[in-house]
Amino acid sequence: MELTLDDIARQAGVSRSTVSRVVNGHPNVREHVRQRVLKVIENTGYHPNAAARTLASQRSWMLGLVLPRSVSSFFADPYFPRLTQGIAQACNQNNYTLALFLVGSKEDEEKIFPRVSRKGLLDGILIQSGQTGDQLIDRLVASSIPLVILGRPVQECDASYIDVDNVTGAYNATSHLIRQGRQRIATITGAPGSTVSIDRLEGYRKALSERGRDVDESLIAAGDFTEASGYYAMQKLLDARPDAVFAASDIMAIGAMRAAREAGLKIPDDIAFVGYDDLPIATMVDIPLTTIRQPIQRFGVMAVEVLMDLVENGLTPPRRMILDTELVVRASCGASTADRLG
Amino acid sequence: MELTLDDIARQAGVSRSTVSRVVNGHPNVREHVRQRVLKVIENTGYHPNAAARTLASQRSWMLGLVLPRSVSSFFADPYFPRLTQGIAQACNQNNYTLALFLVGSKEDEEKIFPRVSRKGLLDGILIQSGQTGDQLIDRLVASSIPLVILGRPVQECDASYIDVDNVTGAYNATSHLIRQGRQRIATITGAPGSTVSIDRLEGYRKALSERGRDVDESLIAAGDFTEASGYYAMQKLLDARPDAVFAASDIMAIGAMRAAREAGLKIPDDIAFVGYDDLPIATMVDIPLTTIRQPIQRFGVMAVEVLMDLVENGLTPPRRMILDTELVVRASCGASTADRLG
DNA sequence: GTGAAAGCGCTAACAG
DNA sequence: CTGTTAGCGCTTTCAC
Repeated sequence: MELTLDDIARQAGVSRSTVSRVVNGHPNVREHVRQRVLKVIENTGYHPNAAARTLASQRSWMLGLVLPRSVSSFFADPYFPRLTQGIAQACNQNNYTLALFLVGSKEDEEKIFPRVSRKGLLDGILIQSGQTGDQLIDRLVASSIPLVILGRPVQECDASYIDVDNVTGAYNATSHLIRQGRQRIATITGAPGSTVSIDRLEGYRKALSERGRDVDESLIAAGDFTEASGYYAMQKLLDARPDAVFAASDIMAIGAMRAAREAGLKIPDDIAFVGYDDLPIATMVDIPLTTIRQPIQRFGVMAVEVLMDLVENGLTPPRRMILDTELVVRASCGASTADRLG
Repeated sequence: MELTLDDIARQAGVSRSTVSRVVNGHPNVREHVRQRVLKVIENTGYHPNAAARTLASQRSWMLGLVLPRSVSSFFADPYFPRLTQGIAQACNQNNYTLALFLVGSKEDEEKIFPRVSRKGLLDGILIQSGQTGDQLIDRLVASSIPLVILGRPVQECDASYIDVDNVTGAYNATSHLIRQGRQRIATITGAPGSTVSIDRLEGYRKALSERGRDVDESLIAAGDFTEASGYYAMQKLLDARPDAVFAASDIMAIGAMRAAREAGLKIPDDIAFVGYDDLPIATMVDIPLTTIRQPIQRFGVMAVEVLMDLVENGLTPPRRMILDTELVVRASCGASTADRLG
């Protein structure tokens, strides 16, 4: 059978408590006793039982990452894998284990809720902000488990969240196109109902308005963050004859460029493009993509840190954190890098 | 504080055992008693404590997915996100929770090992087969926890694993190019040292040999499954003047096509391409990619099922499972779909 | 410093 | 069918 604390205690000739102290790095153990115990532990390859430890200490050292149904097309956009990676890394660093919950359907949601809200499994939860109508997030907020929402939640609430400054990012992207002298700047939005989309559209509108330009609604097309949606949105926009497009994600920008190319347009001469994310793929396409860089991995790391703070120091006040973005100029918008300062 | 079994028992006027039976769906509870208990549970929103349950039953209902260092460039290739998704889905379906371990560095490996091998956390482990030199996998095989290796392990061992038939897949890809009348068929391999790469290269060689063709070593270039590596490998291959390329992954094929295009080659007239994976991106590029479809999601699902079998029925004999692939003909190899039958 | 003892909340024989 | 009784393996007072 498996080794227990008692086995180690017996072999080291001390009590169970002492072994526990050694294992958990408590002070108040004489050095030579500590050494003796450590030796036995090493020789035997003992590892404390996780469940027993969790039960006794009421801490599981496990965090949950929940990705709701609405983002479950999900791994279509490399954004989420990268985010997941950042989170996983941060968990590791801090000795937490990461549990991954991909909600694929309504039934999944029902199955997952008790699991994540159940005591004794998770110390805290990271949940991706979704679209209007995502129940899960509200239910989780209602239960009093430490929770950090990834992205501004749709429902205004007093939960903690972390976000990037999407309005400013989109504002900068659009302003850049204006500075390039583009006259008919279109935009392809993300999935309607998500705060990311809403905020990026707002930034787009704001940039135009501030320069005294009317916003032409025929230059706004809805996508859903997939490549295909960018492609189709672009096809629709073609009638409105845009000379520039701000797409709310790199992947959509790439789809849109594909459609533009097929329509015989030259990039960036006939039409310029700016994306959002700065994923690796942005540099790998034929015409490298100008884009808004957001610190995806860092976002994950910060999220974990905020959550750890919540776990360790209580839920109030809710924490808020907004990260900045950065305009990265490449060939797709027809600007040389020097223009970036302009 | 949190509700316990005793609270429910008291409120329902029964013993703790009865509540436990109801919660776990055991028979031997009179129907009206069951109803009464269920009502109390619903009213109170009671959820059993996971740690306590695990401790008492020696089952955590949690599986671990370990992705070793060597595949940790990892989320660069959409293969892994899709695999993860399949696994997560299957876990959900079967009421398991999935813990994700991304090993980013040697230190990560040290931190992760005790966590995954510790009793009471995981019922079983899925671990991606890596390259020669991955210690983790050997250490895990040595510990006696239920384990399924994803992909044929580098070290021959008596562990259970699941794989796709890479030799046959690559053989079919190459044979197809031969049938198209291509004379100088090159290949871009995956990361050397991984069994996937080895097997796909073997399939390539086998197809050529069987047709009595010599294998020209200057037509073999090494990649590492990234887009960039496909691009550079293609640049090196250019000197050898290939008229076809079999790339060991779609992503590398896309990188290779980019390099070919930049070199002024026409696809598929001057040079044909076949990839491997059939990721969504294969259809989204300008010239849709002929490729070997492997059932990635299904692979994940099967892996979970094999692991569950191991968890429930013991480790011996080791389970083995090999999945088939399918040639998908698109424009990049210059064949019409009809040729597929040829 | 160290050990004894009392749980953490649940499952699973075993009686009845 | 239902309740009683032992634990599961660890943490954590509280004495000594």
